[in-house]
Amino acid sequence: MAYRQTQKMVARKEARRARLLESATQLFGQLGYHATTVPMIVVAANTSIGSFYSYFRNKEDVFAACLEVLGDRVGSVVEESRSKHRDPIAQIRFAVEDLFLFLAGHPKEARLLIVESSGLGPRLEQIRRKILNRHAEGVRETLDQSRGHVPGFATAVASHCLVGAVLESLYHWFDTPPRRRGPATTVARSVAEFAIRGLGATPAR
Amino acid sequence: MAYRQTQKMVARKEARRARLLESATQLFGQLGYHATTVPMIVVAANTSIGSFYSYFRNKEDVFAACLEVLGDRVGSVVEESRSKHRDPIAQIRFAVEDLFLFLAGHPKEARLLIVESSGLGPRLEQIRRKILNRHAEGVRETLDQSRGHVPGFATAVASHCLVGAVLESLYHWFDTPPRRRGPATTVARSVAEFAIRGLGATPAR
Amino acid sequence: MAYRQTQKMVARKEARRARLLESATQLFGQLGYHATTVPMIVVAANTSIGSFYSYFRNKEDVFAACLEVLGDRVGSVVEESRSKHRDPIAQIRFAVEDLFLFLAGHPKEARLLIVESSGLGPRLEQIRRKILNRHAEGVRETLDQSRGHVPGFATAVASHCLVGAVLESLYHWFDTPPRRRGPATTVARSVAEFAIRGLGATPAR
Amino acid sequence: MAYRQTQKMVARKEARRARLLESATQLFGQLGYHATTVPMIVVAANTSIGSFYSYFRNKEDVFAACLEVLGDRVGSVVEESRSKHRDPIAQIRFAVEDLFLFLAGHPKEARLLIVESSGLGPRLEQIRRKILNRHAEGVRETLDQSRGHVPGFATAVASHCLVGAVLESLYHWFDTPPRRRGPATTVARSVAEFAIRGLGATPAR
DNA sequence: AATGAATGAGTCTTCATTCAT
DNA sequence: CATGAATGAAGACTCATTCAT
Repeated sequence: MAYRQTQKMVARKEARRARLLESATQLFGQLGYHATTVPMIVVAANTSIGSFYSYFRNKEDVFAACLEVLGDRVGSVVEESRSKHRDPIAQIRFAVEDLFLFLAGHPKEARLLIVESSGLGPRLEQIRRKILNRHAEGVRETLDQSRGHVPGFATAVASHCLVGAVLESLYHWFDTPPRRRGPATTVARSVAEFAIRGLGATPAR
Repeated sequence: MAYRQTQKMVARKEARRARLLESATQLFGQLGYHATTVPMIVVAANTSIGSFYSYFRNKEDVFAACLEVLGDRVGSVVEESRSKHRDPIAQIRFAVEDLFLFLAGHPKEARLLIVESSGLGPRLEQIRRKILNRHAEGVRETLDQSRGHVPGFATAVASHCLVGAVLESLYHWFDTPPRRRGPATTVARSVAEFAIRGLGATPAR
Repeated sequence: MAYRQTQKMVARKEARRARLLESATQLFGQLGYHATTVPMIVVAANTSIGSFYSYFRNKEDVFAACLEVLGDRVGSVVEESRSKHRDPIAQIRFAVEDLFLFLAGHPKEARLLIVESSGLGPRLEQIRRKILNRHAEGVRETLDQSRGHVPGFATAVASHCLVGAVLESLYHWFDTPPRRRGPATTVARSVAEFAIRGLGATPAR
Repeated sequence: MAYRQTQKMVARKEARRARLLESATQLFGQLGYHATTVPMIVVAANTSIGSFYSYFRNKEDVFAACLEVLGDRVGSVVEESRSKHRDPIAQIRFAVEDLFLFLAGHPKEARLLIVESSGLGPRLEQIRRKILNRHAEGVRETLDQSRGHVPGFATAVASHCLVGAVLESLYHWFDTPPRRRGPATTVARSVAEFAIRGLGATPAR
């Protein structure tokens, strides 16, 4: 009996935490870190301030958690994208395209990662860097595996260039009114081509 | 008599404004927008709060002014860099390198532009975008002039990719301890090569 | 359990709000709107700034609330005074006397209404007007009901004259050192007589 | 020569002071004491802050001066009005009417006296009281001279009632949209009748 | 004598966080 | 365990007044 109750309770707790995270992500992505208040988050998550502080140490903490969840989701997207191809170059190309498309399809999350997580102090900055570096790292490893396919220059730098290219083109894409911007798929492909070409591989498809 | 006095006063006013701008840039670049307070700025500029508010409407306003000054400086750097070369591709290459090097040599300003000006509300975001877009635009125009040199694909997207590549590699470079990172000149060259190659031109040098 | 707690909490909230209102009335009545600071109010009410702003939107808001509470109290006084008499003229006479006496006995509140609520911007002015107009309106209605008792001239104007007579004589009474002024009851009667006579009725008693 | 210059200068000084006073009256009457700033006044008077402080000790000081000027103007109006009649009752009646009409015709000045000069601290309050008391005093003296004409009750109180009646009916008249209020002359007469009747004299005309 | 740039004390207000219920 | 009332530190901003030019 007690066991089942505990189980239920644990489940509820996790559900509540998830709800808080979801609400927080939406609000942070929409209004930004500073304009989002803890009361807003708990109202959106249908909980109480007290609960909030039993799940997270403080506001920065939720933001960090949101960022980490987002990092994982983005990581999975890229991971899956890679697993579908054998050719390292193809892996990178499609990873770039799919990353772009995923974020283009999730504007709030994209904003969270690209815009709102900047300038919020060392801890959050570090998390953001970790997410970004992980992708750069992935690219670099893939590149290094396929020595011969690509010319052997500074792959580390190039991998960061690639990440930057994705982020900035995304930002600009969001910043352009839908009427005046190309469809996400087309832009994603252009970005991927730029990236692949930048890495020194032929963008043949 | 009165004329000379007025002249002196005008000069002082400008000097004070410049001092405020300089102090603000340093502090914003070091501590970030929110951690920097108006009192801090005026103390650093050796002035008073009252003066501050006679030169700028509010805190956001100084930040905007800092950003604009920085935008102009960065613009000049790139401009000058371009003017030294005739070949469009060389123009872009050296503009990228010099932009990287300039920002690498001015960490606070770089941080102001890359990190701290994100997520501060629409007005400041717009100024940031304007600065970045101006560079992308410059690249795009140069590319379009040299049709034939580079393959005719989405130059607009590519130009933003290029800007993103510079910013992100810079960010990562700053984020890496000096011991473990390459010298700025080397990295700048790698970035430029990535960019040039990404645009589809041969990075011959 | 939870129910009793909630009840207690609600009671406390109301008590606190009432305390804030009381303190604010005293301070505003004594020092005036501008000289009274929010910290002063919360200290006097033994609360915190945070609480203050959870009960009232801002300083203007408390003042408005104070004025409204006062308006109600004053309204009750007049109401009760009226209900004791059948003759319309007697109603007015005693309403005037009791209003005078009530305010004479509550100097801070009187000052709040008569002096300190002037020139504080449209919103507060409106509340003040509403309170005053309500009394004028009451007088006018009573007069109109008793056509025949009083000559039928501009009752609307006369009713405002009556209110003005009360306020200004009160103000002057407060302004005169106790030694040199008549007792409140005597003055109140004189004012009532002036008012009744001004309305055109015989001040027979 | 030197003498003529000095004369000119004195004239200029006075003109400037008068201009400051006029601008201040307009602004105080329109925006109120607190919303009017010293810079506003000097701009309206086409002078400089420095000049302002050579004519007045501080902001409160100009307000006091404005009030005194206004007090004199109002005093003259009433004085002149009285001088035209021999009958004490007629004197009072026409003084009331003309006071009402003068203020009705000068809304800013009226507002300065009736609304904006309240709650600004003891000094200004005293000046306001002085102006008002002067009128009450005038009425009382006239009444006392004409013993026999009016019943001998508390003339001191009655005179303040009279002043209050004028002020409050004026305030209400200003507060009523032009469409819905009677013409100033009609209202002024009603007020005068109320006052005369209140004093116990027959309002025969 | 006139100017207006410079000053900074003083107030309101927000919101993350705590803790009694 | 959950709740949300209470807290108060911290910061932006205004404007009367001074005084060097």
